[in-house]
Amino acid sequence: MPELPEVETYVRELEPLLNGATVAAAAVFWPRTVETPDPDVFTARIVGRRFQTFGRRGKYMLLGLDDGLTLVVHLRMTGHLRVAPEDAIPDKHTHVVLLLTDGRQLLFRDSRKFGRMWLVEDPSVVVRRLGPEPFDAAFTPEILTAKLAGRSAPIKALLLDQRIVAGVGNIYADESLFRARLNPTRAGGSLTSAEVERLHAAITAVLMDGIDHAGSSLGGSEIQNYIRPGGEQGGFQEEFRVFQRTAKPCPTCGTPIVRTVVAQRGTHFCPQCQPAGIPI
DNA sequence: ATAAGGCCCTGACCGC
DNA sequence: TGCGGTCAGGGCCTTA
Repeated sequence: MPELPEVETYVRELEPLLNGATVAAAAVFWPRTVETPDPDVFTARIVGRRFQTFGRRGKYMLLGLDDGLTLVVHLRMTGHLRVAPEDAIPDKHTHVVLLLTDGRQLLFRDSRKFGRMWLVEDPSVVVRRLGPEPFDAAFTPEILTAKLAGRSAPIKALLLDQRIVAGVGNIYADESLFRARLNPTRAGGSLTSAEVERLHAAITAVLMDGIDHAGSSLGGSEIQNYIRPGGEQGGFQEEFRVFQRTAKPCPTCGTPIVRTVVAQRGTHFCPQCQPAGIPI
């Protein structure tokens, strides 16, 4: 599940691999993967372009090309970008191939086909709905308080809403709420200012930890897992305190971690450290 | 305006 | 071993 730390790792590791590389040929095997423009226009426009800048906004990768166009990539659930050698044979999960002039290939693989690409002049059009970047000075406890004010939806659901803060997904939402000692079902607007401050600090700390460990790989098969551009896994799954630790002891108090469903999403928390309702 | 539910997809997993 | 059914879930869209 690529979230902000995984996407940040992708961007950092793609830069040394792709900076200056030129696209020699392009092929789109699953048309829906390319949101815009039409696949034939996409391939025509990207051939001959050189990768020049490497950025990120929320969970979107922003790969800038030498003519000012930006290749925007969202991996969604199971998407991967892989820099593969010349002789690599694309499998059935490979939906876009960019052949580079040095013979290497940039492969977009995605077993569930949820991932998307855009080739656009102005990437802000793609990411215009996103809330503040978690590490930006504009993301303050006060801003978070304002965005949660009056909201009755569970705080877990609001953390997954990219308009509140960009880049948090299911893993880092659960880990943030645990570190902030907040029950996932608490109404967003019910958080006290002290609780919002804890949550704000927890979000930034968890995301930084995730980046420091090169993201989270969840195990399971290679095609469903988060795999870095060179093929390595991340390491943050070793640091999970609640996510996918159902019935295992809470690292703080030893109480078995509980899994529930909040906002149609699997949700993990410690019932002792993250009690329902507003603690006295 | 917000909240909730459906949709896209298919590998993994479960029960028989 | 094989088969059908269910689950997972980010972002967007529709509905209330």
